[in-house]
Amino acid sequence: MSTPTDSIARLADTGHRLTATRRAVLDAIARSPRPFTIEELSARLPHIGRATVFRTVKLLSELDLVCRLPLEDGGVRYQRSGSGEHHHHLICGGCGAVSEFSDPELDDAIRRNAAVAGFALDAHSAELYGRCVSCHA
Amino acid sequence: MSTPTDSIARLADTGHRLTATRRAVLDAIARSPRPFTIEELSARLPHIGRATVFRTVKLLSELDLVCRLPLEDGGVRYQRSGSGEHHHHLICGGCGAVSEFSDPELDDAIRRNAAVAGFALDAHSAELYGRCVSCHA
DNA sequence: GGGGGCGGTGATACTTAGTGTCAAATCCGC
DNA sequence: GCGGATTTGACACTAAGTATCACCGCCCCC
Repeated sequence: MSTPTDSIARLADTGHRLTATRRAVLDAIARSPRPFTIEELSARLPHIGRATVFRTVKLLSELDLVCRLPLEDGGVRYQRSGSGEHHHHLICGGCGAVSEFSDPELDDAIRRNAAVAGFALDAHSAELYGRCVSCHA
Repeated sequence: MSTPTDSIARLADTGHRLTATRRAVLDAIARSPRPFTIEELSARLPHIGRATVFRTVKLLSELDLVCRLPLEDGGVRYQRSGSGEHHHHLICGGCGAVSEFSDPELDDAIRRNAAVAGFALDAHSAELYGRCVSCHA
């Protein structure tokens, strides 16, 4: 799991400033036990502007420190990235839990389909929706 | 490619009424050469309320007659479904063209990952973003 | 062919997610 | 500690979609 310390290092490495505001947002994210919405995060940071929370989360998601989760119902939540690397999500419609997985075979299948269509792939997304072990039981 | 006739049959089969309004929306969709937004569609149907256009497109997407396309930039467009069956999309960031593909291996890889996690899968989405043959050349 | 009921429609207001602008505040290398 | 670039906050705005609710009209039954 990426820690606030990792995130601070990543920000610095990519030429971004380490402001008190960003530390506060990182800290609030680190304390989120589950995927959060911007409104929830913003509510926990009353002295920080809503636009700044959006900007910070967007920045973090560009650095792969936070993942944007499009939900089945059209809503959106965010979550700390567990790895900082490419992965996909299993999103539980019962409890809202999200787990990450990586699968080279899945990525290969995606690349193969792009190649067949003569398509120059530059990104892809894959989300799996259903019920986690505990919600299914 | 699903035609307005197919769509009319599908609506009737699923217990929905075939109103003049719905025919007009289907017709406007059939005439769309490329993926459209609700606002664009609505502009072409000035005598039909915006909420009705949303409702109709939502209904059609539930019947798999229209696909909702989440774009890389966060926007959304819709497109007639080419097949009425499960498929994925290749979305060109250059010209906006969308092509569909089905791949049992990709779907297998998705199911396998869900199974490994003990996850009861009920839906999934996969979008591929990049440049189509002509935009890449 | 004339009601009556239910599904469908339009108008409008609202919600949610996110962006644009711009002046003021803050950061950090020097 | 100074100065320029970055970041921030406030606020207005956009885009996508939903809620409400009275009215309309399609379809069935007689």
